[in-house]
Amino acid sequence: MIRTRFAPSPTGFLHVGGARTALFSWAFARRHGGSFILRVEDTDLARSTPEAVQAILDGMHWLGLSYDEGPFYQTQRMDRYRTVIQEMLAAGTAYFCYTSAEELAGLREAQRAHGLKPRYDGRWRPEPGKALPAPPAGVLPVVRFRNPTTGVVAWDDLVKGRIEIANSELDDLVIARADGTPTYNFCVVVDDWDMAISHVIRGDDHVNNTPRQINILQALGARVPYYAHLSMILGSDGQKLSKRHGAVSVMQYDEAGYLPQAVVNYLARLGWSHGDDEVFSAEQFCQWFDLDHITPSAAQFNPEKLDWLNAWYLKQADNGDLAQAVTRRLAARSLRLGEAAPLAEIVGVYKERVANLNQLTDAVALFHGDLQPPADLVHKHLTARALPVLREFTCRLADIAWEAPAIAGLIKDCVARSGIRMPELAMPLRVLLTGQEHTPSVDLLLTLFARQTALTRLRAIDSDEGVS
RNA sequence: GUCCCCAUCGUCUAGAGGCCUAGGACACUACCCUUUCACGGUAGGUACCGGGGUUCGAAUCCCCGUGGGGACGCCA
Repeated sequence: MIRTRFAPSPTGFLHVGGARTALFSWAFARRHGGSFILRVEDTDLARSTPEAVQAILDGMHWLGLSYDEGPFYQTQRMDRYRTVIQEMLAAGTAYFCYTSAEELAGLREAQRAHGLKPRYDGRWRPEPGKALPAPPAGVLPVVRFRNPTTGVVAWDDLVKGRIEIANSELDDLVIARADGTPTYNFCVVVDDWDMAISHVIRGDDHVNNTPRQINILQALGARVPYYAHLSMILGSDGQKLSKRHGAVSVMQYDEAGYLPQAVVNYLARLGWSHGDDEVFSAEQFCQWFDLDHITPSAAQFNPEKLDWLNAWYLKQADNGDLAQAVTRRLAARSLRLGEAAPLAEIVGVYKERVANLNQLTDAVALFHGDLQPPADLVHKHLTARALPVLREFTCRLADIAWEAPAIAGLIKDCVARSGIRMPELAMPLRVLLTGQEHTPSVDLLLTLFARQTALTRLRAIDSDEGVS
């Protein structure tokens, strides 16, 4: 039975790195008909917040990452951790250490000064025939894991291959603080054990924790899971993502007008590949996903490619769905489209030419309310040659069939009769109708307006406003 | 400092000894389409970090450099 987990600590929002880790764990479980478990690692009381928990839940929901078990909270499992620590103390795989934090700091400093790796020196570690100092009065001890001192701990990482680390590189890590609360590496081990996690898929900043966790697992007599360490995602400038450097919440992509399908597709493709396939659904991803095709090297985030994917999904999207999404965004701007404007049609035309939902909303907003075309554009396009043709066109527009072919016919006829070139009529029409030079073809554009609205905007040439 | 990891176009990647005069995608350039701008289509340029091995043959395996990253907490 395949069981994976996503184990964020709720100290901030769900950023792209975490999202991809969650996505891969989720997909692996789905691929194999296993279970995906959400576990909140909130043992750092000072930094964990309910808001952050909610932000992570929101992010996962938006991406469509559903979990089968959980969310479990480590703060609710304290009794279990205490029990295991007592058992380890009794079994001799853990011991009390009375070294103060200040002493430890001094020790590390001295080791660094000598070019050594900072580590605990084992002064309170019980050994056969070794005389331990008397516990100092009034000092609350921490509990340390009695790590093996010889041999190597090794595992076949499903992404990086075999990794071996000498136990001589490891020290006896603290598994319970002086106040009795358990620490991260210990909680992870107990949880992965209790939750029967078969595959630990996580960021490669945990590679260094893995040998410690394996040693504890083995001391506990627990089965060691498979590990797959994913390399990190770098910012678009190649720098590490951090709070002050581009580590944006996935929900900010929602705000920026990205479709979750596009973000999932993009993230899936970042560090994983299936031959030359670039565009695929989450369902397809789950069928294809495997650990064999994960890149071991770090990947740089590429906003242009995300934009391209988003534009692609926008083109595929159902007009009704897009209309709903745009309506919500319009409401957020306190705008409501006039009754006459055919929203689904507008969206259907404009989805071909925008990169995100916000741009689509901008486009739809063009059809709303009063329009004041920019004076420079008016000056540029409403030439003396164009004005009479424009008047004739507007006049005849009132009576013809309100459909693109008829409108196109009228445009061509006006152009032919007047002898001006097509753009000389088309450009001022664009400016008058939308205030912009770049629009869909004018005949199609006109059909996106209610006839009355179009006429009103075109007749503005004969009012003083906006016409030079 | 010590330990660990990584290294193919600008970017994401294909590649598991011959199929590679290295493929795809984003981006870029040119052209086509066009009532403007997009979309779309076609074409093009750009990469195996360096040096040693192993082998008939290496982008692929090994070693050494170099460069980048990570870890070394009573944080997670």
